[in-house]
Amino acid sequence: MSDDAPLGTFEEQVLLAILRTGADAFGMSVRREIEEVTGRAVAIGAVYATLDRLEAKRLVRSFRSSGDGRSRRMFAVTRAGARALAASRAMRDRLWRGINLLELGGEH
Amino acid sequence: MSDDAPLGTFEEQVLLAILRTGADAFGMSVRREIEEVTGRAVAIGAVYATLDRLEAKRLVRSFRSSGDGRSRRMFAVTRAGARALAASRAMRDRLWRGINLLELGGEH
DNA sequence: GCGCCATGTTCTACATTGTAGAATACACGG
DNA sequence: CCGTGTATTCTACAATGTAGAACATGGCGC
Repeated sequence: MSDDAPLGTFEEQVLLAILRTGADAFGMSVRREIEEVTGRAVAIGAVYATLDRLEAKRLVRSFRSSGDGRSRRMFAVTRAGARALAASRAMRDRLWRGINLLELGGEH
Repeated sequence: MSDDAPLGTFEEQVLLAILRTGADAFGMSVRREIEEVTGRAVAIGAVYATLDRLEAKRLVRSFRSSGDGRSRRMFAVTRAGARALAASRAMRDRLWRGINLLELGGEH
């Protein structure tokens, strides 16, 4: 379990959405954020399933919000999560280096 | 099948590896390329399975090489494939915009 | 020519990730 | 208290990712 496995596409989106919403990230807000930025509809089940898996891998951690009203399950990205994001980005940058998509010549 | 589904992590890597190796892309060379750039071992079955799926979605096309020696199954990225790559990149850039990983404060 | 080796591809089976939506919980306004 | 909007959990399944064995084929030494 020496988790060097690259992040999945959706895992990365969820991690980034948590960071984008700052200290107030919970299931529904993560969903909203991803939908706004990507323009795609996101099933709420997909979000929680991914959040659970990320927590199992210790890339996020969750806790109950204390606030006056109804308590929510809040999420934060861990250091390991931030590291995984950085690694995932670095690897992709390396793969993209030197690629020029304007070479889509005759390929139908 | 209005395929607006984002590319998977490995699908993107395979597509980029084909572009990187230019006109000479075939299964083994794609594997080699990915291993060199990412530093991770790649199972050959994973490459072909992904290549087959990308072909089914018309993001790559394949053909038998003619050459003197043994014939190979060559691959090329289609226009739709290049478009998918560009879209995938644009979406990720939008998600990353404004993120600063140096904010990994006290989160254990 | 034959057998062996290196290279390349296909196949089978399974693990992980991604998706969908129903079921459930719960505070609040009326 | 009952409906409503928000939030979470659960169940089931589809798509993607992984692993490695099996199979094919051409080059080469002998």
